[in-house]
Amino acid sequence: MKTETVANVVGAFAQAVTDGVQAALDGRAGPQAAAALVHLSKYGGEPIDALRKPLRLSHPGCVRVVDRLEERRLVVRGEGRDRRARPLRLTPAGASAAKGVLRKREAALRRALAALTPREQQTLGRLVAKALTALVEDEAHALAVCRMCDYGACPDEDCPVAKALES
Amino acid sequence: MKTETVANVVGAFAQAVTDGVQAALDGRAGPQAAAALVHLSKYGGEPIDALRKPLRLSHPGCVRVVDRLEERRLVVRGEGRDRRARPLRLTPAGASAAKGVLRKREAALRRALAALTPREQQTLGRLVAKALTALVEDEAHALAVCRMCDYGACPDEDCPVAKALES
DNA sequence: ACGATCATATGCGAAGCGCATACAACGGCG
DNA sequence: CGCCGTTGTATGCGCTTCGCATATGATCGT
Repeated sequence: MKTETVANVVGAFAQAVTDGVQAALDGRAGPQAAAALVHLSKYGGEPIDALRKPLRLSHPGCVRVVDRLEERRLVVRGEGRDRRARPLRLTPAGASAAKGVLRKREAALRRALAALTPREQQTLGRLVAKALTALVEDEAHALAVCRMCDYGACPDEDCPVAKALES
Repeated sequence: MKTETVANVVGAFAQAVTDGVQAALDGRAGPQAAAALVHLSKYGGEPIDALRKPLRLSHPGCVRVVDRLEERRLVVRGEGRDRRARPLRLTPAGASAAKGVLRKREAALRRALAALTPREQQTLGRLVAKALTALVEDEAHALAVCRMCDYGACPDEDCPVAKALES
């Protein structure tokens, strides 16, 4: 296979995987809302502005995302010492929704890899991890790339994105 | 690496790749417009409704995408024997724009794989092709997955998506 | 010729986003 | 203490993109 063919096939696979994950997250929640829930399930208590990096959104955009999540009772704007900042926390329903997103995502990813033998999956994981470590540029990029990641499934010592930030 | 870790890392990589490709397509053209250009560069002369499958859009959505492309002089609604159907064709500027999209996409994909040795890239290509062949469900899905593909870089005998449709 | 069907087009409203701006709380400093 | 720049958040406004419902025009079978 020529190099450009490999690149093209990897591009198509990446499309298929992200499309599949998005399609698995049924209806009501847009991609940003789902990513915000997952992010907050890992980094709860952060102010709204912290969502700008993972979601790659303007500040007003983040405010509106949180508005919609709060309206659906998935997120609450809390109170902190600094009364400007509103630490964001998931409600029980929000935590449950975040878990649902992660569960559906993992199911879609498993479907995508189902045709590979366990040994092939290991090889794929090793190669993809190597490529990903080299690809991540800085902390903001890392948060964006991992905005849908399940930290529970990805221990720090295996996380190729965490490795990229050590340098 | 545990199976779920592999799945998670593949998901993050797919995000990083698709994000990187989209970011490489500078500003003015949304993802749908870019995909429509690429699709038409391979399947020119098709009616508007044929865009529904690759773009996963309603018919009115397709009409509006074509409206915008025609306004930018990248596409023309042609005339055929059947005067209901308007075979879509790229203008020279449109063909050039499609080539630009493919060029930028390939550059982004190469960056994503740059850290892998040629041998590793071959292995990755083989594994990804196998997973992709098993993942594609039908023709509509194939067109959607390949909506940004460069057919010139992906000969039929290597295309894992074409293989999926032979069954 | 006429009605069903097919390909395309439009009216309308909703969602999501960014820019510019407004508002409220904090902190330093005279 | 009061002032002012900074910081975190919120809002007004308009733009783009989308789907649903519906409309228009061409074609085909009878």
